[in-house]
Amino acid sequence: MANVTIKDVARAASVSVATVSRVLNGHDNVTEHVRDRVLSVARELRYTPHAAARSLSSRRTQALGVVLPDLHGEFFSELIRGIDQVARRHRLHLLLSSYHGDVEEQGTALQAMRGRVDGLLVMSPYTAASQSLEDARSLSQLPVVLINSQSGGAAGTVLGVDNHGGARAMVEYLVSGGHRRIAFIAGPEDNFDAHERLRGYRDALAELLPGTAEWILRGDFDEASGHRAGRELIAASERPDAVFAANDMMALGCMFAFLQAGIDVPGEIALAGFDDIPLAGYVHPGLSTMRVNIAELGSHATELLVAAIASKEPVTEPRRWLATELIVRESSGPPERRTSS
Amino acid sequence: MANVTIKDVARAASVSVATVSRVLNGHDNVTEHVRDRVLSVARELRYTPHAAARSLSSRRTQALGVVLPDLHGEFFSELIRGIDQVARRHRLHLLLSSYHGDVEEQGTALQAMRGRVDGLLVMSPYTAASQSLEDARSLSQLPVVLINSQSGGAAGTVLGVDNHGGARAMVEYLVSGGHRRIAFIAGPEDNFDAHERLRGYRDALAELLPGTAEWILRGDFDEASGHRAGRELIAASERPDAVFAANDMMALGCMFAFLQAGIDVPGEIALAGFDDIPLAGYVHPGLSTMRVNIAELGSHATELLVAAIASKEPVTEPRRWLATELIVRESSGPPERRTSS
DNA sequence: CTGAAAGCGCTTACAG
DNA sequence: CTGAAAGCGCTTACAG
Repeated sequence: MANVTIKDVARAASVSVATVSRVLNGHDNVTEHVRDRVLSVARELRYTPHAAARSLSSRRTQALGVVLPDLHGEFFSELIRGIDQVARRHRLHLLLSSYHGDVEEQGTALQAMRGRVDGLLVMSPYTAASQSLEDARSLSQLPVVLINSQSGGAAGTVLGVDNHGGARAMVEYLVSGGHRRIAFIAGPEDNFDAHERLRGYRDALAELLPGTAEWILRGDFDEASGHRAGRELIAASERPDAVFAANDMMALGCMFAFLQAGIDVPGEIALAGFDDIPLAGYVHPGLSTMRVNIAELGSHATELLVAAIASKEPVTEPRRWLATELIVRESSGPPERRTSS
Repeated sequence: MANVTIKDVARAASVSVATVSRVLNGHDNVTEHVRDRVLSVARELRYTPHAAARSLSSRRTQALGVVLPDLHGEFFSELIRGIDQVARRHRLHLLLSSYHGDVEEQGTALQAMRGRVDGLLVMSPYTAASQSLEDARSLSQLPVVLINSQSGGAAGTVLGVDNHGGARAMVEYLVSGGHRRIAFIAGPEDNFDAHERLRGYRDALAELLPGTAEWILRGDFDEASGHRAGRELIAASERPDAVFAANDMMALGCMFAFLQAGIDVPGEIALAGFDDIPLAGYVHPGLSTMRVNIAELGSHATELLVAAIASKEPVTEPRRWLATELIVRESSGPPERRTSS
């Protein structure tokens, strides 16, 4: 039983393939009578159009390409959920590709998207990957929206989280709570988000506590590095009165180090993170953090892309930042109200 | 600047399109000299093959369709990660589609896959969806591997977690710990996993504690329903000495209800879940549970599918179950060793 | 309103 | 080893 094609339907309905095509695509220049016949024959034959053939002649795939550095973890899960939400609303498929931090592979993935998708959503947080991205973009000839990436040049919209503003706001909050010796656990050096958060910490410190030395510890966004940083701080001759980690996982690692050492959080040292992962609300004490609405990031980016595809214009949207939200829990001191950055 | 096609490359390299095609597909019946010229011209022109055209004539898409009920949460994140892992090893793309619990949409999604993918990975935990699945499968004419689904008939491989065996093993473990009044918080009624876990609880109870009445509370897999069940149990005239929830989220909800009521876990009531989500290890007391290796489920399913596509035979693999693993933490009583189900 | 035909960009026997 | 040509299954001007 071979696959049934549009020809089979045409033959069975005694019309041309052009007519079948028109009916199936909902064109209105078809007689009611003929339309019904075609539709019922198509159903009877269990006909399903062949997407590749359709794409080839219509030059539309009804799909979006999503190229991410990784798929593991809640961040990507949320991002994909946001993307999926608007994609399905527009009846667009999602072609997913993760390049696992390999810049070469990112280029390959982008190229392989030609003829498969109508536009590209690309996240490239590695500061080094921007060139490859630029190449690939010109290669693919497709509308592109960049997510949380260093602007790779002129073309394409870039959408990201306001990491800089969020980090600044967190430092402001800690300072307003009376903290003065605020240590920062940084993220990976080649990561754009990490970079921006560090910059926010520095700028806020310079502005609010001029003359105070920066206090920066290395980290790489995972819990273990936060734990290490915490132990370093415990061993330091002078301890900070607050620790701000560039993300929640490191903040939690640091928190566990403190708790193991019998240090009271927030009594002796206040603690804050960034992201607001679910765990942040479950641990004890609850972790204060800057909430990033990842799903919204994904859905916004997708909206922009869909618009770009529809307009057929090269995307010239300005860079846009999504606000973060301060979430105050016990780890940073006495409870206060939420505010927005 | 229009997109460059294989014709442009052929012209620029002074060869036929057939030869360009051969070079690009790595066929060996091409002179070294010609090969090099074509390759360098292709690179120079930044040529990228058009996937739809290639798919149409080669009848291969190099892509796998993944149809899931939802994308939200860690389960799907892990599943996709496992799938992606083997897909990338075989250089296969992933077309993702979630039908959000809508059986109609599931059918539509499956149909839309024709001409886009070489095979289908489908998860359909809704017991009612099996008919639609069967329809769609015959429609799509593609190799299918079902994940955690009720066997929809003869065709297609079914791969799933051994929910029944895992639940049995958990009850056995609780009984061996001296517990006799074991309440069970069930999952959604139309969910296949939930169904199997409940069956495991029942079978184990009937076997190990004959004559003991089943003690089943309703739940729907989320934390709130676990919390509700916990409050019900607190209010009961007689309390259980152990509670086994059909998943971790409900177990955690139940745990919070107990802790709020000042009930000692596991002192007064032991508690166990199913899944081993990361939270299970972070809460205090740590939650005993049955670990399900979701990523492995995804990668196994994908291996089977890839094999099915390669063999071109209708898949007739028997139903397969992935073992679960008992993880003992504080919530179930004194620490013991891990064992496998 | 309907059909014949060209064309989308490839791959693959078939000759040579 | 290489090329001309048919064909994959659709869509879309172009006529009528």
